[in-house]
Amino acid sequence: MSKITLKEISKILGISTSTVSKALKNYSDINVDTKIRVQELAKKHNYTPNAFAQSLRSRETKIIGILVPELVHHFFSSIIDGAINEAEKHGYLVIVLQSHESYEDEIKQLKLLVDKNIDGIMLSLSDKTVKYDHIRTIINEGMPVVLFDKITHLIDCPKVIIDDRKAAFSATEHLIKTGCKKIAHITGPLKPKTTIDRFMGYKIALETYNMPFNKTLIYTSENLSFEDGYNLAGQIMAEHPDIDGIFAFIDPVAIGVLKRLKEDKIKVPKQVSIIGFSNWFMSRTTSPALTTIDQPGYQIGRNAFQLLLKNLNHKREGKPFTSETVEIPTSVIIRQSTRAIMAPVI
Amino acid sequence: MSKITLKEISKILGISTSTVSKALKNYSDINVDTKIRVQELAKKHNYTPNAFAQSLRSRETKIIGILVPELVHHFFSSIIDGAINEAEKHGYLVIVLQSHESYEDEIKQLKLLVDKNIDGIMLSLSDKTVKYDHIRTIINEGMPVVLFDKITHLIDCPKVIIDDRKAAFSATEHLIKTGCKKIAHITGPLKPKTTIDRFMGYKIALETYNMPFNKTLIYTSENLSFEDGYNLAGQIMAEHPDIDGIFAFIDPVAIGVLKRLKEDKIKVPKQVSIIGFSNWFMSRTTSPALTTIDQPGYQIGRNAFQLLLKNLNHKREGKPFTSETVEIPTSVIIRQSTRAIMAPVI
DNA sequence: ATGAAAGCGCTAACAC
DNA sequence: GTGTTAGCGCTTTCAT
Repeated sequence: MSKITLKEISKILGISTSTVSKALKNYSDINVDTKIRVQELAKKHNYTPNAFAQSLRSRETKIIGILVPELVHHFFSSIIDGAINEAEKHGYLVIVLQSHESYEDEIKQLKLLVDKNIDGIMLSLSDKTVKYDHIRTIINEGMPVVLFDKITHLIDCPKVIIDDRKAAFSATEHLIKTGCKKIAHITGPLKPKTTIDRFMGYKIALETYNMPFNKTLIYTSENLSFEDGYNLAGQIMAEHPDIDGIFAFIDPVAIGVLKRLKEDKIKVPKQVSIIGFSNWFMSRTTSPALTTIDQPGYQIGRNAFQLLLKNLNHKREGKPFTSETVEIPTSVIIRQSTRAIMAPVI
Repeated sequence: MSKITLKEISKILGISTSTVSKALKNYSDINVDTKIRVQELAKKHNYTPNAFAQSLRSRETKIIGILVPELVHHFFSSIIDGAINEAEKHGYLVIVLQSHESYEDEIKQLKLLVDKNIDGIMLSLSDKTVKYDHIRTIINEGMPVVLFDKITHLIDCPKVIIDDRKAAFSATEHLIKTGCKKIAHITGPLKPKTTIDRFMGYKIALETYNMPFNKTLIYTSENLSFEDGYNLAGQIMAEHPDIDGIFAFIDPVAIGVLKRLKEDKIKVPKQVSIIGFSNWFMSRTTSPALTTIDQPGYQIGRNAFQLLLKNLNHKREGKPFTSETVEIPTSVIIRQSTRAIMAPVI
């Protein structure tokens, strides 16, 4: 019981395929009776148009691709969630691909998508990517592309970002406002823009509040892992026993820190406050629950698709692509790993 | 600079499209010189075949769909990770869709996939799904389908599962072997097979070790959330202060329990041992780290794709579908929320 | 060794 | 109102 085609319907009804096609689309120049007969028969046989044939003509697949560094990651899977749901509302399906933080894979995966003639691409750059010609080429060939989260301003296209610098500023500011005097920062791998932005946010916050910046208070986590946080916490407290605040690049690192401090009987937040970044699911399950920065992944995905859709439509209408940048606001999620904000002295 | 077509190449070279097509595919009956000329020109112009046209002829998209209840979930995103990577190896792309645990959505999403003429479907049932005709219909119409994790034996197709009963047995057994005498079980929503299987595993383990089964030790978490675990832990300890072991349906619930017991100054594992299920990322970050059951999501995804591929090939060759069931072994991940196994008394 | 032609299913311009 | 026809790009059979 394979699918019925337009041709078969037309044969059964003794009319032409074009009439059937038009009848199904409710064209105004088709006799109402004919329309009804066609539509009823189509329904009866569960007619659905052949997507290949439609695509071959329309040059559209109603499929888009999304390429992220890693799928198994709360932040990215939230983004994909948002993108898929928004896409579905507009009749688009989403192919998901991963670059595994590899430049070569990024190129390879993009090629797969382009070759499949999908309608557009949502992309978060791998940390290794420092050249962008592979992406520019795709855009120049007419493929709508939207960058999100891991972006570069060196590509001219729509972008959805959070302001890492601003967010890191807020995180550091929160530590300062809750009374921390000596704050360490655990940063990430050198290259990516996010690393630099978060570091800058930390630094600027210190400056803004007239606190000394001390290079030895910067620690680097290469893997951004729970284990890294655990180990670095030991090192930090050994080298700077008077630390009273730690701003970690990302939640798992912060949670590693938390665990180590607890094991070393260092009170959190009484002696040392900890703030993370990303609001991973688990951050609210720790004891004490982790204060962190919320990066609304779902919204990023949603917005990124909306920008893509705009250009999908522009392309259809022959208009040039837009290249606006949307910033999604972050917020400090205050939990128990930092102290209460002190009432200002009046 | 849009894409070059076979026809254009043939025109440039003054030969026919069929020759070009064959030359590109290295057919043996094409003159070597011609082949070289064609292949070089194709390379020069970056020729890639039009996927629609190919699909229209071959009836294949080289795209499969995967439908899961929720994407933002460590277990399911691991499965998808495995599926995507395995699919890519074999030249397939993967469309990801979610049913959000809704029967209606499951039907709707499956229809989207079928209408797109994708080659096959990997499916994990929603908890609400209790009728299976929508899936049987799809299979009967010739679509290769593989079920994984949330499955039913009432559908005849390949399946990849873990044995929840066996796993739950091991979990309970581990508690027993580490000296627990009165073990509570936090179960999940009533209907799904996994709930029943894990409950049965718990019950059978008690029987096997000659421990009394007590109905009042069964607690239900409707949302399987961290908060549920937190609240139920309070209730459990109030109603049964002499409990010394808790087997929770899933890690977040177990972690909620952990947090509550800690707040109530109940020592884990000294007074109460806790074992979770699923080995979520965060379970190794708690203090004490959570003992749990590892469900290897990546492998499930991989295996499910492999089974699908088998039937994709069977379909192409006109052979009937297979319907084997593959069981992926689970294991107890021993951490600090349960006591050390006691040496047997000799 | 090469090419002509048909056809996959659908759409739309154009004719009647 | 309805039908004819051409064509989207590719593959494959069958002639030559």
